[in-house]
Amino acid sequence: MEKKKFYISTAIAYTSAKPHIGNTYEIVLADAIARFKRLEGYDVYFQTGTDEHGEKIQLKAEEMGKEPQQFVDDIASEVQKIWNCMNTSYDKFVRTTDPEHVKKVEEIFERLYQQGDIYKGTYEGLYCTPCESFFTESQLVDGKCPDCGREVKKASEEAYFFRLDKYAKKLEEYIESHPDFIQPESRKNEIMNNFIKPGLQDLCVSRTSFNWGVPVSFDKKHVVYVWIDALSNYITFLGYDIHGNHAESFNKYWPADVHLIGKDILRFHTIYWPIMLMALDLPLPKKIFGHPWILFGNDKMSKSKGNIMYADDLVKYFGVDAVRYYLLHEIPFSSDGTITYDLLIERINSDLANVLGNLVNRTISMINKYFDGKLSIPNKNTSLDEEFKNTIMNTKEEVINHMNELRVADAVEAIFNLFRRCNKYIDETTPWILAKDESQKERLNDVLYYLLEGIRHGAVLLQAFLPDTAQSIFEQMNTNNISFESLDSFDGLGDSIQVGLPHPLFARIDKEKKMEEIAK
RNA sequence: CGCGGAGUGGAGCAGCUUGGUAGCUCGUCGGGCUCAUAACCCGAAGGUCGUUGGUUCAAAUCCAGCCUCCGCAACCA
Repeated sequence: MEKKKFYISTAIAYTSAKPHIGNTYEIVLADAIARFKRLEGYDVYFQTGTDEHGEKIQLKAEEMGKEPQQFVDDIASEVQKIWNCMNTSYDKFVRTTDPEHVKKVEEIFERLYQQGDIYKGTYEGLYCTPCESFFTESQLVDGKCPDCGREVKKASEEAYFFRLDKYAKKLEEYIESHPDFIQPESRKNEIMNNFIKPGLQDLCVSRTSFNWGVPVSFDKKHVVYVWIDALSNYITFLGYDIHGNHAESFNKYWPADVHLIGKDILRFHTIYWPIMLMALDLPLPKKIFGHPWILFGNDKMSKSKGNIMYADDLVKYFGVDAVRYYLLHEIPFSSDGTITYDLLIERINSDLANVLGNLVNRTISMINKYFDGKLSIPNKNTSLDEEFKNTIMNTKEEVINHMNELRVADAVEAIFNLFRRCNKYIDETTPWILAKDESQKERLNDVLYYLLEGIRHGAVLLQAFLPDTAQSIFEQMNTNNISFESLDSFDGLGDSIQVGLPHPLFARIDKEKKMEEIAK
């Protein structure tokens, strides 16, 4: 049977600076979803990358005395380094300066122009002459240029525009008839009420004030402004062809199942992108999920506040799975989350070291101590075992349900509740007492077997979220029965088990010492 | 009157759609246990669910007003 496909993308990161932990959140979230879908048996395509054109990049490169291409090469490799250090399993890393992409963007632009969706007009806005930039009313600070603080004046510039009103009605109907299209729902209301219902203004899609971008092929003093360039990455790199000779991968994976994006760019993905696709006569993505942001304490992370956390630093101090755990478990579904060192260390100690790490450690230790690491399949069970088993077996369903709604934090919580249940089972069955009574040997074997199997179930599910940790658990258990299907039964360890030696999954962290280390 | 979201024990959140003993994790306190990473298990304290009024036999949950915080308000990604 052919596998069902699943295409998930992150937004492409803008290469003006190294991404911080907030930016990194998105790729980790997408990674957990992608890994989970693979575990479920989907044929997953997971795309991420960088958005490398635009005025800001041109200026930054000039400032540093670099060629723009050199500048974006450097940042793009830094982005990849960070994505990799988070152990993310993307299938393709795309860059908008890729010549193939550039060519396709040119073609798309031409096509839209030819069919009358794009027309030449005049962009009018508030212009700051020294900064050579346009600003909107809302961007101004005290009515003045936000960069230099000088007066702005009305000015106009020749530009190409995308006709949106032609598709507005269709878009509105689409959103109304597909309640899951925009998630979370509050965002949908925001988009509908603020933009679509009041009527869409045509979108400016070219610029003449800078040249670091995709040129408009029939009017060389213009470059394609960000939207058409950046958004189309979702199809160009899949092998979209303007003449309809799409690559196989395009036919297979498009439309995307989930575009995972920050809530700040929701507008572009729920209005401009669908309309572009309509104009190209392509199906729309199934879901746009605008995830929340991570705040440092109560503040937005920003350079000027000096409160930026970077993923690679955090990984260095705490380990990759600890950071993944925090991002995946602590950030709410639809409201902004918080990160501080205090909170991070608390979670590591209480959830990862105490609940999970210690559980695995004590279990493996007992099996070694009482049976030299060997167990065999139980042939009796008590009502307590039955109840324990049911709780464990239900977890899979619970996790699937949460993941289908992209409730990643709830899915992780369900897995940890399973581990908590395992700890409780140990107290209920008191193996150390059974061990003192030779006649209870069989019961002791059974208890430890069920316990180990409970942990295995948790670890199988955990693979999507903390892949290294799950792997390490499997190694200590010495099993390679780690498939999703293996969760359908409760004797997945086989008849003769020989576990390995215990070693701690997560060390408890001494907060003071760790903070000193970080302060250095 | 621009649009929308939020306000729940010390902290972070769930519950509100489909009214009916206020739940989870962390923290605190007490107890148990000793297989284990001073970890684990049990129990307790702690909340008039922002505020005022309304509907109802009954409201955190529905309705209205008010207060506070936050997001969006169109071309900065």
